[in-house]
Amino acid sequence: MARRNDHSKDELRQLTLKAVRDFLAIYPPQDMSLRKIAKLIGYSPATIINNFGSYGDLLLAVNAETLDELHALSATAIRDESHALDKSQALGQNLAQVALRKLARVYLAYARKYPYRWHLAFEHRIAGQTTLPAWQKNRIDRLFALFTEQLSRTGARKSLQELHIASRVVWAGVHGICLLAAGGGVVQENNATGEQMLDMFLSGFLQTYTQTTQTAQSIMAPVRTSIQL
Amino acid sequence: MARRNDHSKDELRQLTLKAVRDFLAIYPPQDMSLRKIAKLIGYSPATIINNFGSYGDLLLAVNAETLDELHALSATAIRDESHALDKSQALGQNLAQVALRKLARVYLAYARKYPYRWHLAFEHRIAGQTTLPAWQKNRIDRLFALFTEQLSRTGARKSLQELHIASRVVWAGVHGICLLAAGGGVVQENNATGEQMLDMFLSGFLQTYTQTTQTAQSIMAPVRTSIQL
DNA sequence: GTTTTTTTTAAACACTGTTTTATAGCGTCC
DNA sequence: GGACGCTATAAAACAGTGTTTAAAAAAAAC
Repeated sequence: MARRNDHSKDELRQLTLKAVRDFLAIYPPQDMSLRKIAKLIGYSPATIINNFGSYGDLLLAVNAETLDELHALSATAIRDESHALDKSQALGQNLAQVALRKLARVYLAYARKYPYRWHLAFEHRIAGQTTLPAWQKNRIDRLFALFTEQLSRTGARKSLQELHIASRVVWAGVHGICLLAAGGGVVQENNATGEQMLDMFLSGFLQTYTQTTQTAQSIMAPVRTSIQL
Repeated sequence: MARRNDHSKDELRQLTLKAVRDFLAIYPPQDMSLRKIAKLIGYSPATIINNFGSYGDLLLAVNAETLDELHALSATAIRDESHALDKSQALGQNLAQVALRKLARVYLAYARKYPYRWHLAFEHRIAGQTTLPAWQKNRIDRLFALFTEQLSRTGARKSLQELHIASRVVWAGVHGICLLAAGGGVVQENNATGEQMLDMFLSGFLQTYTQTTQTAQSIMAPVRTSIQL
């Protein structure tokens, strides 16, 4: 009931985050609770709340770590393809496609290795918090940017708007496939591996994307009115 | 504290399910609780548990309704394309592609109109229940089957395995795009509409899918070893 | 050495889903 | 019609949750 000075404020933050990470390495998020984490680190629940603001904010901090880690792994994985000087245009285009495939593989590998933390980062909604803070949105945008960057290097002549849309489409496809492949959720696929699905998706999409020009694309896929249910 | 005979067992089930539906039309799942629903229908929490087994089972029943509704809307939307006699092969292929686009639109429209129920159906995991019951898995499979059926009618010469994978890829892409477009979750897209993303995704994927033969596809996208993080 | 500030927690609070226990009403049998 | 059993219902108890409040102890400041 008094100050202990066992750990500094920052040490305690790291201690708490590590406890959450360790917990989510074994048990799903729904089994986790503020009180269990508190017991794990040997502090009271109120101490954690004092340091993070709320239980929801703690989860948000964990998600920030997750997104940072995923981004770092992605950036490292495509460093070679990204930093290579494009000696020829054809080579650069190939490197970009290789990079996109690597990005997808890192995504899948991460979702498989840390399924609970991965799920939490992309599913969790802070109770009562309608919009997530800017620093979290920036982390998501940074992930999208990796896709945008490589798509712009494929050599496909597209408008900025089409490039933007394409990066979202690729991310959404990769994410949806990881949901199926990493399992744990409601939908789960057993007869097709994540690698097979990613390959078919990227091969199919990129082939058309790099072949069709801006105009042809627009003709091919005119914007239709939305469906009324 | 005694029997009231206001409603039959089945009437009470329907009453409860409607209360949940109405609640989720306004408030997100995390704001819902067994006790609130009980108060809404004028019964005690224990009565609901007696009828459904647990709160988790009630959510599962709601999700079953959601999946049924989504399936029915999908099947209706593509009835014309599905039941039309393929007078020419080219026409049949076109109809299949139109059907796939309609399927995607229905998905998007549903996710937009009933975001909370849609989220719950695809995100919810019953606490302590590692695998969901067979009758729920069947409903998911039935949704996949709609995609498989139309893909098989595109005229593309593919093995059964490739057809299976392709249906998962298309579903995953549509689902991921709906996650982005319907918003509410962690990731959210504002600068691109769901229709634009769906069009680009389906146009891109289907063009390659219907052009490349089985063998060419296999050469194009060899199975690679998975990435170790 | 006294005062102030900071850190920590115990206890209280308002919730949650679930189990137990009691009871009021219904149908059935005599 | 009255006694019985069965069934539906709910109140209360229980163990858990995140959060707030209030108090106390240790460190820091003077």
